[in-house]
Amino acid sequence: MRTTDIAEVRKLPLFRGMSDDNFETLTRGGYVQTFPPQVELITEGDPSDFLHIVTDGSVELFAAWNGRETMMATVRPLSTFILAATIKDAPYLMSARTIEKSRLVLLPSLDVRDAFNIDNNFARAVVTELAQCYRSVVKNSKNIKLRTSIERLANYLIRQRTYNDGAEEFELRIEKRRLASYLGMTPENLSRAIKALRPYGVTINGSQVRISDPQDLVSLAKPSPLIDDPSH
Amino acid sequence: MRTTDIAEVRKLPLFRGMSDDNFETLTRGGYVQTFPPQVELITEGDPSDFLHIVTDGSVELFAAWNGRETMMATVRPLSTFILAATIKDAPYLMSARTIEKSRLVLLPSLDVRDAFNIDNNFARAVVTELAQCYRSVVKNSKNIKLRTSIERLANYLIRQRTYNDGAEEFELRIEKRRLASYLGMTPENLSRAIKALRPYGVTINGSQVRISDPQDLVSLAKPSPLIDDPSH
DNA sequence: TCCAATTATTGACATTTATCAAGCGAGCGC
DNA sequence: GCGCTCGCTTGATAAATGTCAATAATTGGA
Repeated sequence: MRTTDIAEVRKLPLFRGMSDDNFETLTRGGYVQTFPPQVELITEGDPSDFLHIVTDGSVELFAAWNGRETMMATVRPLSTFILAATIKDAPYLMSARTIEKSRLVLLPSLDVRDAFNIDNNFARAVVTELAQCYRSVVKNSKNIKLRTSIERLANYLIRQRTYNDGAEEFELRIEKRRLASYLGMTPENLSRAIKALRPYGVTINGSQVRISDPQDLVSLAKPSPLIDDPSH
Repeated sequence: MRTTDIAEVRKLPLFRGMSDDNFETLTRGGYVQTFPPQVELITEGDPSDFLHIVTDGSVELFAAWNGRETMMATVRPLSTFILAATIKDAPYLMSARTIEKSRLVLLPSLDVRDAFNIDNNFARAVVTELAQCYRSVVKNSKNIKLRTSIERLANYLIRQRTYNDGAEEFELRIEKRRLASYLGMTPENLSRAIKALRPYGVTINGSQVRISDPQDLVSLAKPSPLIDDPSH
């Protein structure tokens, strides 16, 4: 690992509180790699060999069963994924593949578990991170069980709008077929859902989203911090 | 708190590794209470004042949005719930209510966070518990996104059968309307799903479940450890 | 620049799931 | 025991969502 990579990883809340020594030991065994798009990085069911950190590009987490596949989350820099499997030394529950050309830091799970056992600050940071992950999956579950597909789309768009500082127009930073899978619907259905939101001031042209009347959309979407607020 | 209650709580993996002193301090501020059925213990959105531990009876976690409600999980003795909210000092994402008459130990969240900051073994135990919770919600999410309602029911029954040591006949330990909500369907649909499983050797009479040909049911359900195995 | 491949959209239709309404039946208090 | 409530079931119907097929739009090389 180069010093610039190490410095970047060090910035993460997960590693910020670690002692220099322990961080040194942890990153010594790690390495950095750049992957082309559409590379399957990990496969669900496999033993968790590495903790992954995305430093560039983007990665999707997905799961499959009986020939079906669904997207569970997108991971963008600077974040880790599959921390729970690493810590528990349990098999991955999700697969991961690069969406675009991506750079990843890989830290051997063994070293991560060692660091976890030695460094109390790190152990506490792991708790914070896991609690965050847990709550985000719970919110996702609520989203899917309590809302129709149109409501999920409406709320997704409002969240993206917030993410873009409330701009009237912004980029959809995800392919539509992926968005459909993430929202738990088919691409065909997403197309129709987008049309159904037109009366609420939503226009999507390619990847350009335009929300002309946010109030109107909000009245349909009824966003709730307990589902839609990522930090809450 | 009585000594018998304290001893029981101490058995939990979460508290087993704590020092006696820290455990003493933590439980000093706690108390035990018995609640009648159908009492709402916590409400989503409220600040997390207590870590809850079920020592008797059963509690359901549920979430509501826009007049709809869905059951997220059942908590049975001996388990804690809303650990993530307590540790993060964040509002509850789910509500909880007693299903039957239940006894609960309540530990002030403040004291739990103190213990977490002081006791390294406890902090590590919290990680294990949270990682477990996280993985179980991920499995749940996969279950809902990848399977139809009939497949979810079939797998639920197979899991219950395993839980009952593979007995041909066993008790459904949950009301059907709750099961329906847990599985993400309406009670009407659950009734029909049960009927649809008859050709696969499933008979449900009241709360008595009978699976005459497990192999047949398995071939439909296609259970996977990455979704259905609670310990995996 | 154009071609090939992928993705997105649309329409017709099938399936799944929900809703509404009615009736059944076990459990409970009087 | 009687009647009441509540949960469960069933049927009819509606709404939501998925599938299939065809076409349009987009993208990324050659």
